[in-house]
Amino acid sequence: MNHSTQRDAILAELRSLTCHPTADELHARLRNRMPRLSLGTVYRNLELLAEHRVILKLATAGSQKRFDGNADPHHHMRCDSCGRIRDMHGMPHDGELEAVLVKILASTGCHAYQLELAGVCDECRGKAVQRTNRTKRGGEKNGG
Amino acid sequence: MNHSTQRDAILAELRSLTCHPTADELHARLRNRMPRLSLGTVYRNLELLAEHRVILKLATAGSQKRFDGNADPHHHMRCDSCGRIRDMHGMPHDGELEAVLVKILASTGCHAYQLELAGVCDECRGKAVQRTNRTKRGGEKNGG
DNA sequence: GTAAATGCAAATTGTTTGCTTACTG
DNA sequence: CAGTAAGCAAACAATTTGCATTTAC
Repeated sequence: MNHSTQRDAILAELRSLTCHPTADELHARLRNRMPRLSLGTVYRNLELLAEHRVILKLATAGSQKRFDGNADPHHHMRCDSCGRIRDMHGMPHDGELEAVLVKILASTGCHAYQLELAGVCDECRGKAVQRTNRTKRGGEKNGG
Repeated sequence: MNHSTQRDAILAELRSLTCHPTADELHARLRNRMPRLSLGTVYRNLELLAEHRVILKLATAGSQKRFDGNADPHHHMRCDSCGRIRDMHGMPHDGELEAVLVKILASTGCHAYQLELAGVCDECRGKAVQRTNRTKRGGEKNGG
C-alpha cells in the first residue's frame, strides 16, 4: 500500500467524524476541498482501509455501507425510526459486556466483533410524544 | 397481512435452513417447486416478514442482505476467508453474554441486538494448513 | 521505470417499483 | 366485492470495473 494524498484525506475526514458516513457522504464532504476526487476512489480506499483494519466497515441491516474511523470494537445502536447509527459508549453494564466479549474473542479465535442494538433513539422517542407517527417509515436518509 | 401460498413457502424454506440465505438464494431453491415465483415477491415478503419480526434481517458487512428464519436473538460469526455467516450457539461464555445483553436491552429500551464476530472459521483454518492462501480473497459467494 | 493509485465513465449487481392480473376473506 | 399479493419488466441505487493517465517510491 503506497502513500496517497486522497487516501490520507479520506481517512482524516472519517476520523474527524463521530458519525458513520457512507462513501458518498464522505465524497460530498471532501469534494469541497478536492473537487476532482472521484467517488470510485473513495470506495476503493474505504475498502482497502477496512481490509487493513485501519477503519471499520460496519455490519448493518441498512442498504448502504457505512464506515467508522474508530477501529476499536465498540457498540452501535440503529434507530428503528430515523435509521441513524449511533455509538453507544458509557451505557450501563458496558464494562461487564466488554469483559465477556474479550473472553469470547479469546476462546473463539476471532479478532473483532460488532454489536448492533435496535430500538428507537432518544431523539425520536422525544418527537413521537409530540406528533405521533406522521410518516410511516423514517427510512435511512440520515446515516448517523 | 393476508395469507399467501408464496409467503408460506418462503418462510418454510427459510426456516428449514440453518444458513442465512439471500433473497436470490431462496428464490433459486423455491423455483424448483414454484417455477413462477418471482424474485420481487421474495424480496417483498422477506422485507414484510422482517418488519413483522417473524424473521431476522441480518446486520452484516457484506454486500447482500441476508435473512435468518430464527428471529430469536443469537450470535453470528462472519468468516474473513470464505464470507460465510454461521450461527454461534453453545459457545463458551454464551450464558454470561446473554445475561449481560438482557440487562442492556432492558436499560436502553432496545428490543433486539445482533452480534457479529469476525474471524476465520474452523473449516477455512483447516484448509489454510494444507494450501496456504492460494486465492487472495475468498469473497462471499457462499453465504453461510 | 515499475507498480500502485486516480479520475472518469460504463457496466454490473442488488433491490425496488408500477402496473395488470389473480387470490383471499 | 374490497383489499392484498403475485408476476413481470422496467427503473433505480449502490458499488465495481476497465482503461488511460498520473503519482509514489
